[in-house]
Amino acid sequence: MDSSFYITTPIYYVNAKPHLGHTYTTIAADVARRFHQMKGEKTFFLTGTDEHGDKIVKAAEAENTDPATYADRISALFKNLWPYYRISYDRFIRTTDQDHIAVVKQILQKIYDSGDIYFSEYEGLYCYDCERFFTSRELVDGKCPDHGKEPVAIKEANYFFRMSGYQQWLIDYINDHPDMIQPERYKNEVLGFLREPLEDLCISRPKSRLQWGITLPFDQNYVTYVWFDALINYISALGYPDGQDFKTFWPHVRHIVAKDILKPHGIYWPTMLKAAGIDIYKHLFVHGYWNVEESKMSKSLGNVVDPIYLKDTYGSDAIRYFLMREMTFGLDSSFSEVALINRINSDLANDLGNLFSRVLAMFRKYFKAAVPDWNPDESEIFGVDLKADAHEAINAFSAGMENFEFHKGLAAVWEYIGKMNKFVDSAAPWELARQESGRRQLETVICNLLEGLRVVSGLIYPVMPDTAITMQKHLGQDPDRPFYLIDELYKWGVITPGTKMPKGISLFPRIDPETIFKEGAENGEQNEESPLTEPEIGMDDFAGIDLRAATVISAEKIAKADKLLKLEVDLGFERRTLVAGIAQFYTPEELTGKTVVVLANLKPAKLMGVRSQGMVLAAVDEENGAVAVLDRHIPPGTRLK
RNA sequence: GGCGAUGUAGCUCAGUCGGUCAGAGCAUGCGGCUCAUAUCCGCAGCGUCCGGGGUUCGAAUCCCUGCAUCGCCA
Repeated sequence: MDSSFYITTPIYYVNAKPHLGHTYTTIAADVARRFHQMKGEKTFFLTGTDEHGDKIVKAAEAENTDPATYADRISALFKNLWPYYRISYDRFIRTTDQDHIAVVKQILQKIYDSGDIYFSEYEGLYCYDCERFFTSRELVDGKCPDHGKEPVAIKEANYFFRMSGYQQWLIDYINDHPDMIQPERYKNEVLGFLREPLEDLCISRPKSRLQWGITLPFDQNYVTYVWFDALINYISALGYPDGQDFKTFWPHVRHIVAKDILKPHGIYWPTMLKAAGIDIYKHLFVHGYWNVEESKMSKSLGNVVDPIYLKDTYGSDAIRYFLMREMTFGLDSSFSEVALINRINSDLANDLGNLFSRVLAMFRKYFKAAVPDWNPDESEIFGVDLKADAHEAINAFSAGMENFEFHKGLAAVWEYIGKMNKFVDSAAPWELARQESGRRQLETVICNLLEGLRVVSGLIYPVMPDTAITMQKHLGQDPDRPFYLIDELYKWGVITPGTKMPKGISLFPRIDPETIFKEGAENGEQNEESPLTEPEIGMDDFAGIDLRAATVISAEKIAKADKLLKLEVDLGFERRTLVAGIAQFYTPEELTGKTVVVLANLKPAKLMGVRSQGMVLAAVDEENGAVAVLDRHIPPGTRLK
């Protein structure tokens, strides 16, 4: 019996902001993890960012910063996004983490010592502008396609991992473990790759070309390159080789990846593990792409694949549901806002939301909101047995979730929801309520429905944790209990007689597409880019912003304005009067004498009758405020760059 | 160019071993209920299962071929 479950997402490369694809992968991992928690297993969920390589160096240069600062910024975009979607990982690993770096060096040394890493010189066509080698096929008229220059034949020596030596071993291993790579189509694709001779993998870059990486332990003049560094995160995160987490979780690992990185995970990674003498991972689950339909609407809206926009517009649970329900794991799916709205309205609002609403409304109406004394053994009435149907749903749900067939798992839950809606119709509680003789039947019908809703709330938990908890609260259950174990869901009659329930609510209001698209069109301009940061600008844009050091000579409150201070500042070449909205956070005395940062070329404006010639920079939100102060003496008027 | 995947109702897709498989959901039309978020329930359609050929008593399901779309590799 597996009592542990280890799930990983790829570590995302920090050359781009998070988009729908990253969000899908990470939600799928979170859903799987929550499901396994419901089975009572110990779980570990790993995600993170991949931060080395020349692309990052270039991206940092473009921003006029260093790779570490750049990587920090983009990595934070990922890390800060996941809480919006209720994704709760155990570790967010970065390839720049010290413990990761140590493990990478350890593995490199181990494989080097065993003789599977060798040094070799080769000659290739190199473009100095691109800083990379080209194969002759890639060239256009013998020239680099990007720069139009003829590349130069140079010799370079690098370290190679003897992957070719593991080709037959890997073929045999995959054939012996047919469920290692799933769905099967991707196993076949890997075996397809392996029909061609496997080449050795170049795993280094000379420091003359790239410094932003992990130095090879056996040669200080080289850093390791791409996959060798990245893949090892799956074990370094667990404290390989001696960490308890490694012992507990590695034997039960499941990797989730999108199909674009099948080759590294299906070929490089198992051969690396084999060469390092580590057990091969248990499962690799490969999913497809979301093809985004760029309708007129979505174009005017900006980027519909922006996870923040989607969450703000539709809510985390609705997006999680849509992504899990709509995609057959392994195949490509198309994403459109129209399809999303259709799913939300039909499945969530009409089927689930309305069922919840109608059952709770009847419950309050007929029983004054206290559960009557009923017999849970009477789960069958009018030819319908909601308990037996629930068991069927739980079984089908579990089977689907276990195999990463999330859409099937959810379909089973919705089949059950459909049965309950039908049951309400056929049992017609409103008829039973009209006659005193129908009282007992009415109790049985409603209480069985309440139990059914409780089961549904438990089953949707992995996909829609917020809604699950809301439902449970409204069913009078302990709001602090994180989730139901699968075993508990099989029980019937958990809601005890006398339980009070608060007023029902609309779990998912219907969405009128007209409203969304109209608002979207109006706000289109503002929504073009992710709210996480403003759109990128170049140095030219920044050059137009004249920031200066300025010494505060005096400050005073502006009468009748709670938030405003009037400041006299010395800009070196002149004195100015400024108005700053920081009166809740600073007294005039506190500011006097400080050297602050002023936007000097801001168009003057009148605030509360005072003409403000510039703006003091401060970080301000609803509750906190802090003025940007220069941390050592600098003459007023000095420009900030 | 090589390898592979896909092509089933208006839309999105299920269809394990070839034999009630021609299906589901959504959308559409009609009818019913009134507890409910104009929701729910019932009924009704609609399809040369990409084209062509073959194997078979019988193929959406196997084989060949053509077309289209999409990947991967080169």
